[in-house]
Amino acid sequence: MTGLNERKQQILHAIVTDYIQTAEPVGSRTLSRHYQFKLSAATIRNEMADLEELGFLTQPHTSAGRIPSQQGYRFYVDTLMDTASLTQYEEDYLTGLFTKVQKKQEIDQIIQQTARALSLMTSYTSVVLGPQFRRSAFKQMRIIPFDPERALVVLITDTGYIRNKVIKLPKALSMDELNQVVAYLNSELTGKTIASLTAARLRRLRNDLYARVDIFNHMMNMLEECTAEGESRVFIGGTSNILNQPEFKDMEKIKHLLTLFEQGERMMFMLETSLDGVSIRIGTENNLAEMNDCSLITASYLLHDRPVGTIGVLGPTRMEYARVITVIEEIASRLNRLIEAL
Amino acid sequence: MTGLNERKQQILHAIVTDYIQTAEPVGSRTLSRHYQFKLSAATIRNEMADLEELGFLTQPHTSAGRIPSQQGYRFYVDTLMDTASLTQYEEDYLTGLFTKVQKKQEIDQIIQQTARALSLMTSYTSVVLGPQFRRSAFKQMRIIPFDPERALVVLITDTGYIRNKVIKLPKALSMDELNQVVAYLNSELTGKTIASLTAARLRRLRNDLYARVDIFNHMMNMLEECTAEGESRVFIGGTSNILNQPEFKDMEKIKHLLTLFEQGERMMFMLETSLDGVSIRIGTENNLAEMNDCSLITASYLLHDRPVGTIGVLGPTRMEYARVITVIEEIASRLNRLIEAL
DNA sequence: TTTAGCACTCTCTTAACGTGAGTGCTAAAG
DNA sequence: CTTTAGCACTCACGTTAAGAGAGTGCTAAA
Repeated sequence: MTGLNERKQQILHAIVTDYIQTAEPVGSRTLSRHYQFKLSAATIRNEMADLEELGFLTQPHTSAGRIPSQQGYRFYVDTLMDTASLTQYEEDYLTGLFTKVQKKQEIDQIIQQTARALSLMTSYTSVVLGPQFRRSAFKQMRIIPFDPERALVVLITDTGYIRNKVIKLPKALSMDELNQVVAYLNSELTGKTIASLTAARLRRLRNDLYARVDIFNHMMNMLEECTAEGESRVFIGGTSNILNQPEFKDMEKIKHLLTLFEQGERMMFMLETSLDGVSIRIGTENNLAEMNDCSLITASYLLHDRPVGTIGVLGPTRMEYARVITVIEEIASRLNRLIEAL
Repeated sequence: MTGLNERKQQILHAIVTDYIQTAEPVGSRTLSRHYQFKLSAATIRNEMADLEELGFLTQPHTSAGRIPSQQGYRFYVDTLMDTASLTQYEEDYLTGLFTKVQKKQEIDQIIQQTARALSLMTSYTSVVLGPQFRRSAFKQMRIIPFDPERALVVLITDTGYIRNKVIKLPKALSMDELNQVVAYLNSELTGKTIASLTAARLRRLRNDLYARVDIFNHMMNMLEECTAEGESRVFIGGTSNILNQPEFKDMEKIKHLLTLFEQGERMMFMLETSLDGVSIRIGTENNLAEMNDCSLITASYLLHDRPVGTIGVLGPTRMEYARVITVIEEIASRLNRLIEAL
């Protein structure tokens, strides 16, 4: 039913790319002059009227040019858009960045640098979701007493994510017993993802360790805390970039967006639902009122073929889709390689 | 020389408080009506002219009311301001928050929650500097091998700050040797602050461990990384609050501020230079062009009488100084108690 | 089916004009 | 000498009006 003939598609393509560049409604004149259709403005006008009726274009007001509608953008990214490529300089920049970042093996820093690079290269706002603890697999647990009453529990996941928690030690617990508990937990949990720590399994563990229930409780608290959604590991970069977009000259919109950025849980939700590969969500497809004028392009990064986190770019619906997609694909793949090597 | 007579001080006080509330230039009429001076508008006008000449007031334009100058605010906070106090509700809110936050002993989370509370209670933007690694004292170091080639080095400071780093293990190193190295480092370093790890002392350590120079290098790298300024542990909350201030209706200013917020190093610099107690820096006193219209109120929080971090509130120069100061003092003292108990 | 022409629409910019709040000055009153 | 009343003056702000410009839809000719 979206049977747009060749010419309509060309015109739509021209309108979208022109509007993405200029942020101005594009009229028939500009179109017939700047793009080499062998058509007059009048003909294009007719086609544009058709495209509007079909829902691909909108008119801000009666006597202005047309701008793409959400549906228009959707059609553009689905079938019209041609792929962009990085300049040599950009490639080099990324190689430099990633070799530098590789040295400081802290996963948080890597993620944060990635966010920075994303916003720097795209001039939009970047949104990055760190490795999700829940999707990571348990690798090892260690306990380090550091004074008579307390000990540090260290949890290492296969995503290079390390989590500590200080716990109070019950008095009547010898070092040996403690180590036994830890050893047991290690043997039981290694390789399991955090998400798979269902209540049932936790109960079973609790049973096995009934003799040491007190210490176990402390450890479990830590695990449960990690399992809980709470952990909002969202990094945002280039916030100020949104202010450069003419569509955000309106204070209110900006305020809404900034407020959204501060709500870790909602950001998580927004990023989490994205599937593998590159996902493009335009305007209302984001299911968030604040994002109705925004598009979000995301890619998840993997560890052992398991998606553990997401990187994304957030801009106005009038976004340089082609360019952003190649940037994000490139960065995601580099990030994948880097994480896999950790 | 700032010999402002009683009446001038009263008038200045009235102008500052009024302007803080309304954000509108305040004229002689409003003053004589709303505040019970037994003076006519004309008299007040004369005094205002004097105050302007003395540098405490400014006129946005010839025929508008007066607004406090930077010097005016300074005089206000130094000698005029009366102290505010928290409502019962606010007290309760804080008690609730801090008992809740105490449970999750992760220092980062505590800090972040503190920032949130600050911005929530003041309606300004909060800026919090986490415990500075450099100012912390070494408590214990542990090493945890977690696969044949790699180990995790854990560093615990007395500020409750825990830092991990994965290092590669040299092949020819037995577990025993490793533990010896760690034991030696522990005995040498416990109690010392990170900042005191001078190059000389590091060299001496290196000497003592000459036989195990390879592993030592790895550990030292970690330490040096921590010593380096790099660690930008700045948390910002309530960014969107600045948009509510009428003085920031100008896009450019906001952009500058947001950009500043993203520059961790500069934020650190801004917060770090503050001394003990509550510090108030008004406008250009911040030594940052972006902050010329802003005031920053900070307090440092202590551990064992040593200042290790800073909490602050950032708003327009037209800030509710009295209120913010009491809020920040209250929160800082609670934070102190909490950290001391860690 | 395409194109040229034309009247029409609507926004945006600029200028002009009151309006109102507030000032500074002067002269009278305390 | 200080305070007050009166008055002319200034300047931002909001409203209105006019004009320019870009673009459209429609009609009629190619």
